[in-house]
Amino acid sequence: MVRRYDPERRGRIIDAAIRVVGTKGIAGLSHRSVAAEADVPLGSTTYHFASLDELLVAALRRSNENFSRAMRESEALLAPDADLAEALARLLGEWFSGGRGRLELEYELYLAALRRPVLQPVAAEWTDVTAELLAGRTDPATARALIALMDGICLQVLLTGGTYDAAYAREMLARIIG
Amino acid sequence: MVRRYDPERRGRIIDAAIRVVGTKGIAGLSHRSVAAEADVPLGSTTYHFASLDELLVAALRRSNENFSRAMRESEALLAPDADLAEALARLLGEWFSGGRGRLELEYELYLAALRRPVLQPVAAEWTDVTAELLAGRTDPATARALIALMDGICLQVLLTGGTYDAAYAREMLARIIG
DNA sequence: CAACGATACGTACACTCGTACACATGGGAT
DNA sequence: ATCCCATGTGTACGAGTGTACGTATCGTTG
Repeated sequence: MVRRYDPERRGRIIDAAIRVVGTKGIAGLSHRSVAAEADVPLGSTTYHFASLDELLVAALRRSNENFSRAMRESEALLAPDADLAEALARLLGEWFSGGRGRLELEYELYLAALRRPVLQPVAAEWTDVTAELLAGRTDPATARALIALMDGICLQVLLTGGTYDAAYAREMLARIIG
Repeated sequence: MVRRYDPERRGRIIDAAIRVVGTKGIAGLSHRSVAAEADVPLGSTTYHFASLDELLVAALRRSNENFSRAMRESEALLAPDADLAEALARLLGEWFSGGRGRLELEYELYLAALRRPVLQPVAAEWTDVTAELLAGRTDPATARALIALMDGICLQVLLTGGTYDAAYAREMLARIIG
């Protein structure tokens, strides 16, 4: 362990935590497993993050940033003349085809807020940011309902081990849009 | 520990597991915590349930039974002349007013299927049963979308610490029904 | 250049956990 | 009535965990 004075230490620990959650789930997250994944000594993780909750907050925040960046870059959404329901259904398809593991990881972090109040502001921020992305295309209430339906569809697929049906999603999203 | 030959031992362990998840979350579920809650020795829980996953399967199954019984007994749903969107929105309201803790517990067990493949058949069974309850009122695809939207709305409230808006839910459910 | 504080490192402790196992008990089959 | 085996009970062990703390190292500030 000769790597002293690493200015990006904290960030690398967060990345390692995300990888650990991706492979072993939140249940497998510990100071030691993160330290091993980040290749830093145990004391380093406990120094930067006093509790695992702090580490989870940082991980969810970073995960949200990655996610919303990917969403913003999705050109389908930006085309103002495209069918919104069609675009959102295609976006969901991209999430699923982009490796189910990544989607599971992001949802696991997001859903962790259910039992961890410190994560709830971060989760709320996520829905707000996403709703804002849709703001130009619909009213706020419809935007929130679209997000809720997308969440529900994703979860139904992920929780039951089913497959994603883009045409079905498109149809139901269109009904919300009206 | 004189209580020998308890024919309902297994069932009481499942109930204890549900109570433990309710108070301490799945993270707090262990053979020992369940044994203490059920007032049985450690060896008894490991005898009836070789792994915690087995115990979780039993707990989710029982939780589903309780839930679907409550749903079936909801008279609002059974009235064939009532507005379906209105009835479902009111049902959601009942879930929230019935103590947020119970709703959290049921969702935590349900969402645990995300990372535990053994729970996925049970989760799938749950959505199937619920969809069947709605079968008399709409087509299967619409029923599944209604469930997805209800899940999404519930989660948005639970994950962000927000409050449930019945009118909003009613409006969006009605759009799905068309 | 000196000193201080932030960061890094290694280790030890007390605790909880899953698991295994030996022994006890009594219901039900024969 | 007897025997078998499912069920119940208690204990021990090794592995993993959060936490605490003493020491080491450099960047920065004065």
